[in-house]
Amino acid sequence: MTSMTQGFSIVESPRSRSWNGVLADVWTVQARQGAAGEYLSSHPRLFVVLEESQPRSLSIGEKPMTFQEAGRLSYIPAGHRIWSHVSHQTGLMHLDLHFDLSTLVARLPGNLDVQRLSTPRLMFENNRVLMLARMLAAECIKPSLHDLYGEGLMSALLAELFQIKAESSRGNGALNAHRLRHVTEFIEANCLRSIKLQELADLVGLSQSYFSSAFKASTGMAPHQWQMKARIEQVKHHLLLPGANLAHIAGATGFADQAHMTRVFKHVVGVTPAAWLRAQPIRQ
DNA sequence: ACTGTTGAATGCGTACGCTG
DNA sequence: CAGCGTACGCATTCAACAGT
Repeated sequence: MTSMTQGFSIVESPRSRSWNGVLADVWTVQARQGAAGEYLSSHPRLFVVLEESQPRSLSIGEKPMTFQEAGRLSYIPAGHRIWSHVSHQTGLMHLDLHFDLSTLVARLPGNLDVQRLSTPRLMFENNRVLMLARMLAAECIKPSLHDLYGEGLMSALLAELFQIKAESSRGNGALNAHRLRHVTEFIEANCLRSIKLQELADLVGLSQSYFSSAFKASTGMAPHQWQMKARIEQVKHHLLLPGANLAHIAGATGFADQAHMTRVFKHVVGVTPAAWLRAQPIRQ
């Protein structure tokens, strides 16, 4: 994102995390009277004011300014320039979510409303999104639970923000609950070694190609993708250990080499392992 | 209608070599 | 060490079909 600001000073350096390919930053800044900013990003983003002592105005293109106050949300599509202006001195804490379009499309094929993605929404209210944003911000400031927690919150926020509806025709071609549990438990227990599709199909007594499509109908993910996701969770765990070395972690988590692990990691998480690690708060 | 199989076409993961 | 490019083989998807 490119920005030009004047009159803002950073009170605390931004706290960043990344979940599901979405980068989350919590900023605490002080703005003096007349402070102004201009922002442009190639990625869509959501701006949430968590705390503010004085409202400030926001404008986009030729549209009139609207006041941004705590608890209000602004969605800015990729490539839209916005301006902000502060009329009175104020302290401000806000959460910025930067969405990677290709990751969103890959995760939600056919479910994203392109019209909704490309329409700016300034200063709207949505209590569900706000509540989820506050919980995500709390995790950025002070991580307390496993990444699964943040991923779940982020998924819920995406579903609400982009109004992603439930699949209407579930059940045709999907695995039953018993088979699905059996297979997913097997994958998670064996994710560090190479699992053949035929092995999984045999496990539930189905043909290879039918099993593959039934698994995807049940989980939204191909069996191999599911295994890669399970492996990446192991990689994240290893990265947080002191003295982490990518080549060593790749070997320990079943990847052929560091290059392979980096590509899969970027595909699943949205950023490379080194970038992900840099975005993690320093742990004691 | 639903569950499952088969086989061909297509897509993607993997291994390896390379660069900075 | 981190990341990119490419070729090959396996995984996945799809259409047509069979059995219940």
